[in-house]
Amino acid sequence: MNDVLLIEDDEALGQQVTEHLVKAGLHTQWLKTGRRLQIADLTGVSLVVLDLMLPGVHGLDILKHLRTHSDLPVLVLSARQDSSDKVRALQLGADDYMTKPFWPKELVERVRARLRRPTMQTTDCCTVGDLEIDLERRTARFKRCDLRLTRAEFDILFALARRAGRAIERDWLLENVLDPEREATQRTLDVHISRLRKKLADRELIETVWGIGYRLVAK
Amino acid sequence: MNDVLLIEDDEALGQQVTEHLVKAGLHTQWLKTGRRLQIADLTGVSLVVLDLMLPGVHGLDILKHLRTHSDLPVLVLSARQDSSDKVRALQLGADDYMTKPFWPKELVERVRARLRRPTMQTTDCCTVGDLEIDLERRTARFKRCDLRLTRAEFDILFALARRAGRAIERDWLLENVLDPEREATQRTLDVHISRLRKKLADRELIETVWGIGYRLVAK
DNA sequence: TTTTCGATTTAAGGTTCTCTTAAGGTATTG
DNA sequence: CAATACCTTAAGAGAACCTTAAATCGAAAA
Repeated sequence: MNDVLLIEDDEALGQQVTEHLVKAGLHTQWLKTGRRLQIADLTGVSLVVLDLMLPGVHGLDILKHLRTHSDLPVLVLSARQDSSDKVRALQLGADDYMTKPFWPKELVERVRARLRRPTMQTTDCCTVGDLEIDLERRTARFKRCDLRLTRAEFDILFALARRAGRAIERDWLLENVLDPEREATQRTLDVHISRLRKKLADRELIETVWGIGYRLVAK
Repeated sequence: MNDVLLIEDDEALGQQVTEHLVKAGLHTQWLKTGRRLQIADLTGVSLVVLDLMLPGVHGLDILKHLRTHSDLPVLVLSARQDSSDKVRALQLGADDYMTKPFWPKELVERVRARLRRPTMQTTDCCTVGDLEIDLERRTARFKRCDLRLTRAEFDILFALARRAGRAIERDWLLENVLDPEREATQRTLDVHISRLRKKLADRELIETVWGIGYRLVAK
């Protein structure tokens, strides 16, 4: 019970993730390839962490296989480049999604969060005051009004909302929410925030924390 | 027990850091290269301070090695330029990260903090009498009233509150709380304290300890 | 492939807020 | 009291941030 099955072909990453999960008190099985995954292997498993690996289709096949033969929650890892992968993974019923590189601690946190909630609860959404965000559908509403957000805008808003009330550092957003490869500048973030505020039609919701970053006010 | 292992190739820096650590009462071993690091060397060590050195991968390899063979807390030092190093270091499981140049005192303080707490658990909130500070939210309240503090003001108040009742040296505040790059003067600190007192609407809360510094009274 | 369109980033100029300095004042000590 | 340490205020410099528009990039359509 409460076992985690990790499907990861990268030796180093697998080791690392396993260690963190174990340290967090989670029994962990590590499968270095999902190709021969038997459904029998899933006995006792409560959650699957699946690396999509290469842009190839292997990972997605495994996901499909898992979905058709079980309703275990699946957390998908993937390289950042392919946002299409993300979309497809979510379509196929992945419960959560993380892009590499990521902080193992965050992975653990998400795994835990997923295990905590009574299984088969697929919507990862987040409601703060008048703001409702659904990660899976990638939709956001504010004051009962649908927002049309771009990818970056959505991700930023979600990051702020998930930790509503807390000040989120600019650098953290730049490194984790915006594409780290591109090394976007502070100005880029300014612009996204600016547009978010405009679309929200509310200058107060996202507060500037001078010298630190931003905070989504939680009422 | 409570030994610190320092892995640092720079002669001068190593000397300096060692001195500070020893002066702080911490047994310290200094390894000038991590290349031949044996896991046996880690007996008795409670924390590792690791310099990533050049942009090369050596440091990260050592970190990986440490991570796979132990779960000692690792504090990583690195040159400021590479934010990518930071990401990778944290990915590999570093517990803390400092960029050069840094104040040895701060290093010592962080080492201590890390040694003190058995697990990775940061104390983010701090309540002293009528004063409530939340580091994560970066909010402060006094007598149930929100305070609008600037960054420096907040950091100073938090530093005082965290060690409420004890006298905190002016120099310590200057070196550790205010931006070390700027090398602010005593007058600057005066002004911050002055404004804090005004915003608190309480001249008593922050006491002046003549010739030493300040103390936040704990009732 | 080329075109098109929307998303994202860059650039530039403007705005707001913070930090520091300076200067004159007050408290404390010997 | 003289000397030192500290307080307060105001103002300028500079940092951090915002906004708009234009350029660039990338994915899908033609």
